Amino acid sequence: MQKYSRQRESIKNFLADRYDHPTAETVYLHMREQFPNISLGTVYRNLNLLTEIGEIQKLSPGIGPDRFDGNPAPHYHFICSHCSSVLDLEVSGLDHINILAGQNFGGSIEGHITYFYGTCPSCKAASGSSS
Amino acid sequence: MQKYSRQRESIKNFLADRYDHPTAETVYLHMREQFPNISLGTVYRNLNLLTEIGEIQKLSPGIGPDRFDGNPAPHYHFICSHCSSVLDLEVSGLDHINILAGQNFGGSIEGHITYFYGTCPSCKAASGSSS
DNA sequence: CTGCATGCAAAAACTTTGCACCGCC
DNA sequence: GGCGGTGCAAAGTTTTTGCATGCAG
Repeated sequence: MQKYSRQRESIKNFLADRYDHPTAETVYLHMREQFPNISLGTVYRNLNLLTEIGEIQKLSPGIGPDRFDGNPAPHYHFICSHCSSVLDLEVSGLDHINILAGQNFGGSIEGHITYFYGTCPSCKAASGSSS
Repeated sequence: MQKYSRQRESIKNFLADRYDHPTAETVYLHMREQFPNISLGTVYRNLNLLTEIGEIQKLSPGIGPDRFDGNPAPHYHFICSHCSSVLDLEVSGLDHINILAGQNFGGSIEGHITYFYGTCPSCKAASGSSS
């Protein structure tokens, strides 16, 4: 089985405290403050491990590197087309879309991943700042 | 503006004829039959260009390399958890989820990308082949 | 001819992995 | 002390890019 490691614990806690879905690189940079000798490889190994055991989530926004979410509970994400920031989105009542999608499909649909995109609150405010 | 190129035309036609959402590597391999000296760089450049002008779509399944869809019309995709194949999925009545998602959101939602996942028809048949 | 497109190759960006050593249990 | 974890570095994978040449308009 798996053993305790201060590095893994710290990575998990770091992610739990952030809501900006950092990349592996960002996690690495912050971990180095606490573990000056930690390696990127260790960060990746732990991020993958934590993802596999369901303690964090890996996001693949399609643009740029993968990001990580310390909140393992199912929820949605928003990607800003302007600044590429990734925000959490609570959307309820979307479970039925699996059924909808399976309507004319021979296989079985077990889930879905959705990324909403558009203009985030900050960029919206910035663009509308006239006068 | 942009100039005609046989390579680009061929890539576009190749994608229009396939429904398996090939990767850049696959496109490259097939293009080489017609253009033995074509380079991967040219394939990538044209795939990106065609994506930008909206003649094809780029898919980022999260697992493995990007894939390309010769059908520029909005539709959904299914990714098999077993064989990783990517299938088209026609799902209607999902436009409202943008509104649903924007309910408690300060920014503006302009669209969404959804990947359904589960077991594809082939893998389902294969796993259920008892008797 | 002018400038976008190509081929080639180098390099960038991101992620994984082999190996020897370290530390949890 | 055995086995998983780590650091380090090399390598793997995927994609982009610089540059000289080629071809469409």
